Amino acid sequence: MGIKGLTSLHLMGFFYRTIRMVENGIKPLYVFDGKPPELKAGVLSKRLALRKEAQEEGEEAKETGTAEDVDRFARRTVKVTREHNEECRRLLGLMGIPFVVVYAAGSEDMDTLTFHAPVLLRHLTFSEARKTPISEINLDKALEGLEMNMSQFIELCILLGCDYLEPIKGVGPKSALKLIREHGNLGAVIEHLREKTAAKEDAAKDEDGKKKKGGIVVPEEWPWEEAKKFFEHPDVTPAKDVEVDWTSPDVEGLVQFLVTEKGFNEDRVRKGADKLSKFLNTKQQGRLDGFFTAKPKTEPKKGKETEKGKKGTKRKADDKDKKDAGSSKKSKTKK
DNA sequence: ACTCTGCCTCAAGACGAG
DNA sequence: TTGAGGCAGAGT
DNA sequence: CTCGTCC
Repeated sequence: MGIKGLTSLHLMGFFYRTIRMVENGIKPLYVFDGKPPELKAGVLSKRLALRKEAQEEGEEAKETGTAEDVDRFARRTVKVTREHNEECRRLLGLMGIPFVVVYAAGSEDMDTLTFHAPVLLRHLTFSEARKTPISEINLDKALEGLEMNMSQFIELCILLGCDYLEPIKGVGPKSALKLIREHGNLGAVIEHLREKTAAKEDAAKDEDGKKKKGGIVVPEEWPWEEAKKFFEHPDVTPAKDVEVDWTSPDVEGLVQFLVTEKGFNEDRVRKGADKLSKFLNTKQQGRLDGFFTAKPKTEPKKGKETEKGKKGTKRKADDKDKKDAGSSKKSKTKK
């Protein structure tokens, strides 16, 4: 009716999702991408995977970060306007949830490990729904499994292709690992590759066009050392300069905003606020259990592993050959 | 033996009643 | 729509 | 689990 249509989907998303996380012992820290407004919002959902932070049980309990941008594509083309962002921030403020605005929150996957995140949780986004168990990648174990030190690991990741440098074509997981192992460090690897390339060029000159694109070519401009420094000395704003405290929610403020202004159901809002204050004040003993579906519906092949300290999943170097006759049921139906 | 590219599939909200 | 993972087939 | 509401 008079209610302003279905606005505030974004607020609902933030509100309920945040409560849900808090209930499960996760203290979210929202990271807003301080990018031009145009950047499609949908992309941001990907950032969900960004929440790789260290969510140990009670241990490091304090540090938990979550990058997230809610919006969903509800009713198609839901643009995240500046207003939406501002409202979200306002909401978070009232909820007592900290947030920061950054420029380029980099990566996902491996990169986070190179930034020394002790633990990386992958597939958080869709693991619940699908069979994929949430994988927990432990940095120490990964290093152990790869038998390399942090420096080498970082270099390996750079070789594999990070977000800051062009990947070197022709070098995949296998070669990268092999190269690093053989040469010990990226510098030597690059040198090696360049020599090879140079040799080829000479050959090409003499022979006048043989196999011009022989092998792996390292771009002329490939400042991997800088990239490495960046990984080792991440960025600009030291964690200490960022204030991240989870305070009690401003209940009346929330009511005013969500109920009065946005037409939310007051009971729900208050109920949610209760949960927030309750869990934020309590020593959160919660853990990820319960936040995720811990039971595989049809019991696939492996046990689940929502637990921690399980396996140190190695990165790419572990390929399994899976034959499994082609289940080619591809239908070429296009729309 | 590896790597790359293209194609297909999946999911993107939460909660509660029945 | 978008992005990500999985797979198959081609290319080096 | 499916479905309808929330706003």
